[in-house]
Amino acid sequence: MKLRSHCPINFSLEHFGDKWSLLILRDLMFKEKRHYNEFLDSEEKVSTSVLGNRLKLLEKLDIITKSTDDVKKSRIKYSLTRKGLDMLPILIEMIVWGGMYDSYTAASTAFLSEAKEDRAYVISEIRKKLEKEHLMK
Amino acid sequence: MKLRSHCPINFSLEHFGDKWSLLILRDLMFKEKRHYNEFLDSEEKVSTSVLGNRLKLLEKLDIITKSTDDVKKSRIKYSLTRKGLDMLPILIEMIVWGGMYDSYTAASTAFLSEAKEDRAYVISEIRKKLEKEHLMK
DNA sequence: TATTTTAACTTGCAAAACCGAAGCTAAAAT
DNA sequence: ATTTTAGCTTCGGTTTTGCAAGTTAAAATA
Repeated sequence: MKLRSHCPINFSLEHFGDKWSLLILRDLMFKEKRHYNEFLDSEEKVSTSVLGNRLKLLEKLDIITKSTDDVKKSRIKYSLTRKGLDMLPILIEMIVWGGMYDSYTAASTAFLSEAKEDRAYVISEIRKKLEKEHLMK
Repeated sequence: MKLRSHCPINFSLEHFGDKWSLLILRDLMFKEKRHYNEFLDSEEKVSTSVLGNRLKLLEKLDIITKSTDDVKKSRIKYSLTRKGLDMLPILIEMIVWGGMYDSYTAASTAFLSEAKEDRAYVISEIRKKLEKEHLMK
């Protein structure tokens, strides 16, 4: 992977600076989705070809990993890596901004005000949960 | 503008979910750039057609505004709106993430550790400065 | 005064990305 | 033995992107 520059913002953008990648991350972080078909039927209707492509990319960038499902061994489970999990604050800020400027936002006002007033706590709680579900065993 | 969904993350992505828009915002926030030609010679080499297009888009979305330059009245000066300024925390988190995972990052370790340890202060200081330069008069 | 340069775009076209439908493979359920 | 589920890949058409070149109008220079 060749970078256009080593500006940290550009570095981030070259990792997930497209619409679909971040929506997959959102599904992993906030919607408990872990499987291909679950990502497929998101509200935003990603096409299966784009989804396959992005999953592969995110895996290559070490933001997510694949493993076999705990119950059905023929099923593939996607997990966040630590690198992926560390993106949580970015997503939280995007929720806050989007929630603030979209008058029809789907975000609950309860979540939005807690994220604003007690940001560190909200992040650490979500993070704790995600670490348990994605990084353990 | 028709949204794919009212998920706050998707809302944010549909506003600036492409590489170039965020690089323009970065230039406005952290590189003191205010004019077309300054954006043009960024390290990442945006093409003039893309730049023109993005500036127009960001203006339509009320993230930036155009005005005549203070000294030369034939020159156009770009400013952040409050809505654009409110994106600062997102950019900061992207700097932190990019700075953490790029071993050749251009971000100074001083800035990175201050942003991590004293985030609220760093943001409010930058914000204060940007408000003065972009929102006043 | 004539010519060049600066500034901010616009246009045209090729390349890349996207999207929907169809196909493919292996395991699981019926 | 057949159908369904899961996770993809491939195909072709449409849309979006991005580089190069051209445009316009004001300002600086000769």
